[in-house]
Amino acid sequence: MRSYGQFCSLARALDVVGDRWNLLIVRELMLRGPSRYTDLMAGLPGIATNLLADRLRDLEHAAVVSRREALPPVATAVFELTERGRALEPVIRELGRWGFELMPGTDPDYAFRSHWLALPVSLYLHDRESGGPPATIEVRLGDDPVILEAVEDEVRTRPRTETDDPDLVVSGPPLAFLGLISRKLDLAAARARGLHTEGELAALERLLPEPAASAPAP
Amino acid sequence: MRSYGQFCSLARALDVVGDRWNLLIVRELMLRGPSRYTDLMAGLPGIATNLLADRLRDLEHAAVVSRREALPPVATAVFELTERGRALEPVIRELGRWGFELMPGTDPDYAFRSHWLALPVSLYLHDRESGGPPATIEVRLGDDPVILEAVEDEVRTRPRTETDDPDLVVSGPPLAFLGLISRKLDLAAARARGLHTEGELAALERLLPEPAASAPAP
DNA sequence: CAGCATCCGCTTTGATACTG
DNA sequence: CAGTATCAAAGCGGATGCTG
Repeated sequence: MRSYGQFCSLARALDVVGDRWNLLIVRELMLRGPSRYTDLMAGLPGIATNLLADRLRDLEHAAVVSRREALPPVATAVFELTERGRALEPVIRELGRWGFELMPGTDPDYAFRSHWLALPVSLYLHDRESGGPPATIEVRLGDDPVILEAVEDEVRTRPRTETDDPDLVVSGPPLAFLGLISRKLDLAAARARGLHTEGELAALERLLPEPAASAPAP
Repeated sequence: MRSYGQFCSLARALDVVGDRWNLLIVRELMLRGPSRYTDLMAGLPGIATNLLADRLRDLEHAAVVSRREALPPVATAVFELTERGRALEPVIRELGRWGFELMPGTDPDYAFRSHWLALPVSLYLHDRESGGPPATIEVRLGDDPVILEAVEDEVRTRPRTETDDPDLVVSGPPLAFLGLISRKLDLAAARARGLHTEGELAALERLLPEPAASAPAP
């Protein structure tokens, strides 16, 4: 990216990560940890392969990303965030929070990847019964199932493993589930949008934000 | 901007403000309040006039900016942030904080505007004697002088007025002053970089961050 | 003069094809 | 798997022109 040439820390930040795709690449590395080139491609639907290569080079030069040649058995390069890259987490979170209002209310068939759930889940869900027995929820919204689990009040996502025996399985379109966790839809409305649940609903309800105080009509 | 077409709130945010210049336009409106087209041009050195017009239209359509035709006497359009636009403040702050590390340590003659000071000042300065009598500092770093003043622990900037009688006047290159407030330079080093002061130095010292505990060589 | 719109050359992006 | 090469289309930056 051309530098803005402004002596302002915001402009400097944008000189480095303001380029198209850059913050989405950081999102991928933040949510998935060290990743191979092909994993990044899979998590960035729409990017051209030459752009991903270019951006990774740029970010490496800016010390946001580091490239590590993996051990001989695998013999492949792995990309990961540097300390400077991890320091972008508050930026990603605030942008993600701001962008939530802009999520499509209807479904203009945007691409979706399950691991993207980690951002809204950590923004909007927390365990309201963090004392109780741990709860796990399997979420199936498109590609790979993920597990939601509460870890000391916060809620995290992780890939499903073979030994998981979740308290609840939720499936359906991403729109319905995201509407639910952002409280734009209640459970009935989410079901009307195609959400399906099987198991202990309480496991989900203890993670959802408090329902808004019902606003009486003016 | 082309949409990323991803069902992710970060990607949606970048669909709207990820375009080149957009966040800098928001910075201008945030720091200066409602502004005319020409004021924006002055605060955005390097932007092409057609791009500013385009971006203002885009941001207006996205309900980030609103355009208001001023009263007949002035007969000019005024742009300001909407509620949604003001909600970008945490994003701007976090990006500005992250970008501070990337500020040039030497001076590759970047453009500078005094009102940009408001961001680092609110990020890094606070009044450590907020009980005491108010202090004002005039800062002259290039174009227009600005006044720093402590308002209930926080430090703000505002334009200098005729009636101001500051306790201290600081002048010099932006680099020296920014180095000082971010504690990358101490006062002596800032002076070596060309900083000049006239008046009560205590007024400045009570606003600066605590000096770092001196790190002994390993 | 404020507030753009138009035109033009250059750079960046995106889609596809190809390589070690 | 992990990219590079190629090329058309879109976007950007600079200059200039137009309109109240």
